[in-house]
Amino acid sequence: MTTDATRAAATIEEVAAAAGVSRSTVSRVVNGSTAVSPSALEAVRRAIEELNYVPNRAARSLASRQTYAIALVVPEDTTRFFGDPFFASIVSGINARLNRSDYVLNLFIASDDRGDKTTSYLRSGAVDGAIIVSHHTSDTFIDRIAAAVPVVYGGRPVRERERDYYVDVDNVRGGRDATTYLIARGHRRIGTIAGPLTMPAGVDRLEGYRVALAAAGLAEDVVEEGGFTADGGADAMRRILARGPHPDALFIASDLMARGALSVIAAAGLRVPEDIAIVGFDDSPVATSVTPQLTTMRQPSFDQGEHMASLLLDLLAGKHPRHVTILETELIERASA
Amino acid sequence: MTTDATRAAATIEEVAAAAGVSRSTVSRVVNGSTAVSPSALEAVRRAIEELNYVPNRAARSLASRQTYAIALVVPEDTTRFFGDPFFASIVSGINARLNRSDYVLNLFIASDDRGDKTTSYLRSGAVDGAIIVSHHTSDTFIDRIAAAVPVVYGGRPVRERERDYYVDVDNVRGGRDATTYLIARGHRRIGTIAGPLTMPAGVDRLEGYRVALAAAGLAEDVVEEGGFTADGGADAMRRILARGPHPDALFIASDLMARGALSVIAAAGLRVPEDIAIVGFDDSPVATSVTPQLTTMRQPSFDQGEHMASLLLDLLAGKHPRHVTILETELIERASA
DNA sequence: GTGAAAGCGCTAACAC
DNA sequence: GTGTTAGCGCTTTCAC
Repeated sequence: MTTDATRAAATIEEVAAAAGVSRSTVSRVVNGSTAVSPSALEAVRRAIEELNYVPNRAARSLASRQTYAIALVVPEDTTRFFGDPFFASIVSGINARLNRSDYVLNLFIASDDRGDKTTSYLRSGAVDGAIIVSHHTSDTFIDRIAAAVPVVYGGRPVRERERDYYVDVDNVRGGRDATTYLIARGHRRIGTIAGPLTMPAGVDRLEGYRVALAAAGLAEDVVEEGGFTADGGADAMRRILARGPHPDALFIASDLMARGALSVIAAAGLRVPEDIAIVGFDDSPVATSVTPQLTTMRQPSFDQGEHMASLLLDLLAGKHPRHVTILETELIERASA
Repeated sequence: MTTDATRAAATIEEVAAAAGVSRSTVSRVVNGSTAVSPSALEAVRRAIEELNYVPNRAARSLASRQTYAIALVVPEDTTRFFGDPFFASIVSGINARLNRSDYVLNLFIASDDRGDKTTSYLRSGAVDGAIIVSHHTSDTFIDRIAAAVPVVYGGRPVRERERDYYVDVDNVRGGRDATTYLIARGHRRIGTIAGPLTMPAGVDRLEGYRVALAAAGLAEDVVEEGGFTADGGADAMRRILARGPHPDALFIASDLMARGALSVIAAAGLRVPEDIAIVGFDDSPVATSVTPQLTTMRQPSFDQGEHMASLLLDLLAGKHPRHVTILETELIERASA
């Protein structure tokens, strides 16, 4: 704490006095109203500069019922949030859009506090709206947030309702295309390491895998859940190898899980793609940092973040945007399959 | 946006009416005052429950001049913030402490918006205090934040002043111990990949390296800057290999940079530790996820986060904590040196 | 173009 | 133990 910190901040009243105008005029200047004479404008600007004036946010939002802040709520623990490049892209995308607006982003890693403090914070009018990504079937506090402020979901909501707004990628199709690629390469015993089945993304990619196999008349091979983490992917891979003859190809529903699986495969003395071919999902930086580099389904996470922010901003501006936006995935061929 | 969202939130006035008491009594209940009769308490609780009442944050903080929010400001770009496990630990530590308090954490990745919007947000009374980590010599907006709210720094501030509060690890000693270890293992041509010299942590670890060499009467070998990122570490390593006979040991000032360097060394057909021994810094999850696993200086980042939060909370509570806390590092022996 | 006045929802004396 | 009152610092009609 600096000694400066104790010096009380200037108020609009003081600025008005210094500029020789009324509160209203200062407010007009601060809020960019055109109905101010050049001389008053100049006087106010100088006073603001001199007094180092910044409008008090609490007072402003109490009066205007706007905060110009939006929340990003991530119901994950800190480790997973930071460990997965997916979130980095999402945040970058959101910020990219917000930088072209007056809104600031507040980040909440919700499961760190069991959701309670975060929930009441959001319900107390601290933000104008919220973006919620990565939510699980068990995250019931989400509904309480959605009852209080406009919400945009990243990914299909767990219990989708008609009035929900969300931006998703076509996960079923992505899972299907990845698996179909493996089939086209001649593989017949194709397993999968799925994401958590408590999350729509996990469920949908698994469904895509099944759709592709069914379409080709192939039987489903091993299915293991990997929790969207590198460690989870490694564990899943160990279980797969432990159960006997391994599949000759694997669709792994995230690059991070693929990285975990890759290390287990290497440790077992098997080669990729010769012994086991692998297609990942994300095309995050992880995909090119492993050996062999991953053939993977690219999902446009940065775009998804930007879209979500745009959608929420439109909502807050009173517009009526489309409820659902689905972005496409794309297969990126590298060395793992 | 759900239809529910348009239903106006209940006010303290409505709760008071429903409970048949005055505003003050409701306020007392909400703020946990003991001076309330059991019957009134019960009535108010029921009314709050029924009306789904959450106090309006703006109104509350306007009246009380407290927000019960603190900011974590990280002047890094999103990629680096998410890519380095160091930040994950810091955030976990801060949250661990905050969960035992009434405060919520607001995260600001400051360089995404050139610092302006963030700065005025923080200066507008939106938070009661701020924790600032990873700041660079070029981050001048920091001073404007520190002039408005109590600030605790993670790491020695760039321009340290007596009144500053901060929690740091003993980086000079850490760099010295790491290098001394290499010397003790018989290495004589010891280089370093340093962190950014615009950051105290980068400067201090480099100084530690120099102190150790001087104490042993050894000449300084190659010094390259790696920017605390994996890519930066890889680039630095390439420059080192390109300049001729390579050193036989390297102190690398972060595990992430070590990971980058390791991949370049492997690609060059050299072995670790036989051809080049390496000591990293952090003991982050990266240290055990690479091959060979890193011998590294452990720094207690989670503790650092917790300490910073405690310090700030004490400050906000009007206590007078010590200005500076220095945490110790510890050498963790693994396979890379 | 400008100012006066009311009020946003709450806390915090202060009286009873 | 409880209610009344006066703000907190701003925006926003509404006159002029």
